[in-house]
Amino acid sequence: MVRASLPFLTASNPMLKFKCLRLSLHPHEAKNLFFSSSSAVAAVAPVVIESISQPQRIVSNLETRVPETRFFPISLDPRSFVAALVQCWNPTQVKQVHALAITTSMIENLGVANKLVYIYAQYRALADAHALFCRMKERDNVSWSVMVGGFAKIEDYENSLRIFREYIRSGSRVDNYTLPFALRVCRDTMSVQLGTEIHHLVYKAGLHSDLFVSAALVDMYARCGLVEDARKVFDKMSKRDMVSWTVMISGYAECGNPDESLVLFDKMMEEGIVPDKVTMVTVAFACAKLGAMHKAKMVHDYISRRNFSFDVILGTAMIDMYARCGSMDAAREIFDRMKEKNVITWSSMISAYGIHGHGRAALELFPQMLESGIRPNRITFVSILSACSHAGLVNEGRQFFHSMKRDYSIEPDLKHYTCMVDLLGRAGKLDEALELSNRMNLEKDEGFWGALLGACRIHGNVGLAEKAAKSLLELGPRNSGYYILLSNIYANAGRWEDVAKVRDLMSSRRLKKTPGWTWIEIDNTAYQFRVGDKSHPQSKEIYEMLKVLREKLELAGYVPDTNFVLHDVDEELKAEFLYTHSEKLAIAFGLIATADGTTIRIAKNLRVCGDCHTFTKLVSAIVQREIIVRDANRFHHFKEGCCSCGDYW
DNA sequence: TTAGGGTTAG
Repeated sequence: MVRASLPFLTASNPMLKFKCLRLSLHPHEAKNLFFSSSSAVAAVAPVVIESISQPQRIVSNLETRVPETRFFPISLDPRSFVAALVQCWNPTQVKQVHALAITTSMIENLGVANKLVYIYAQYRALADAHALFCRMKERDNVSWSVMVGGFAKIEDYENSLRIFREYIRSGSRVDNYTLPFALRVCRDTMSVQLGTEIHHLVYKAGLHSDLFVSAALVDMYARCGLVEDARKVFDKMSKRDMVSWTVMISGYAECGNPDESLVLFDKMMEEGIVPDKVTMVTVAFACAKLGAMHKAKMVHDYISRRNFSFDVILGTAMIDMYARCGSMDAAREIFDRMKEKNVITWSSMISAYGIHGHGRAALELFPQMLESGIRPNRITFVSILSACSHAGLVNEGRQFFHSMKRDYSIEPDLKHYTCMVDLLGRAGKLDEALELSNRMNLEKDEGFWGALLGACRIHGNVGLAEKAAKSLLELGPRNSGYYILLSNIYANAGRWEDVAKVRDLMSSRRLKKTPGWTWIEIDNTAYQFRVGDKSHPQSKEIYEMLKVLREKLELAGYVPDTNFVLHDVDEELKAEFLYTHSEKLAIAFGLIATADGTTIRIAKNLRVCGDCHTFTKLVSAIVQREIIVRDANRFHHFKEGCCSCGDYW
């Protein structure tokens, strides 16, 4: 058997190296054959690629320039080359094996060539992978899969799909490897149309019962926002493994239906599928979205029972979960217990303090993060700035904003400017917010104008509000929330005619106010209330409790703030309407259903209304309960008549 | 010789 090895072995005997290529070697000689891993090789590497068609020249180049060596025998058979590729430490070594494969014609072996393409793709060297792919005389599904997946890996979706289309056109038979790769690209590029076409291919090829293919289909539909289609595929699967389940659970959580995620998780357990860590991360994410404290604790218990370690991803997901379920203590405990923390972990913890209004605690973490050797990224600064905003820490916010670029070379983007406008705007510094806005050279989005409009609402600046609303209604004409916000601002200013105009505009565009709902968990059961809801079996008691509260509150001087009612009805009816807001119903139910002194936790899908905010403050004093409210923006901790948000929200 | 699901923002 002819055995060959790398032509560039030691600096001491160039002739010997050259011979190694063609001579059969004895075992004792083979052990002296080496790979080089020195930096000198890196300088040679481009020569290898440029000279692919002239192997002799490569050899001579390498021989004269490579000084040191690493063991590596290669014999002239495909398996040996593949084994060598697997053991390469860096792209330079891969290129050396590549050069050797060319000089020995081993490159003509499909397995060797495929492996090379794959390894280049692993190193994200897609130009090299593609150059080789183009030269290959023969290709199989592996070659195509690796190229499609390789381009997808470096997020070059255009090329990835181009190769996939070429593959389909080449008439090759699709298989259970190529399709999932392509479906993933559809998912990442939101190409539902192509995804649907591939779905047809799946049927044609009879691959619909393949676990990888169907999981990829479910994932594709769910991430493209077609969760119902995802569910159809999911329901049709004859058997499902943990990954498909996980994909479906995550799909629901992602598309704003975390409730269904948790239902599916229970179903998965019933069917005897054992979830792993990744599933639990997804479930924790769903709990976070939902704010389901009871479920959160169950998830935590399960993770402890299974002895899953809090690695950086699971730990971070749990921090977020507890924080969004309203328990900063539990979130912090996990944070402190985590051995490995990355920038996401720190940012999550900072953001958690932020949404709870603990601005100082959030800022204290920043220097600690630096000390532990973690550099902040742009999201860390969004977390920091929004924490300042929620807590009214104007000076601190300004300082962080300026230090971003100066100390960390992070150019503020629109999100950071939005936080600043929010921070300055809430604090009543609308002029400064506007000045910053004018200085900014970025295209403004809905979030930006929304922050400005929100600030106008707090400070009753109707003129600026109209400007912001104009832009908002252009950017998001279907978002009823903006109309409501503007109409509230007009209502606060007593401009009823304008209120009516906004309302007419809404109805002419056939927009309806997003229905508000409030959710409360009692004894492991979730109850949901809408405005004026009477569907609860204890409805009678709930309304009686509200009546009692109302009498007590009015004695304490509370006057319903009817500006928050959009309907054009008289004051008394407005007050009646306010009293049946979903927040109030949920709180009344919470008071009935739990023992004295128990903390009440509720979650609302929209932002808490001003009247409900005042109401809740007073109730917390009268009944001596802590009431924790999660709204669409942040947490409010009501205690003894005050709210942690300091009435900025 | 090729493969899947997971964490941070308002």
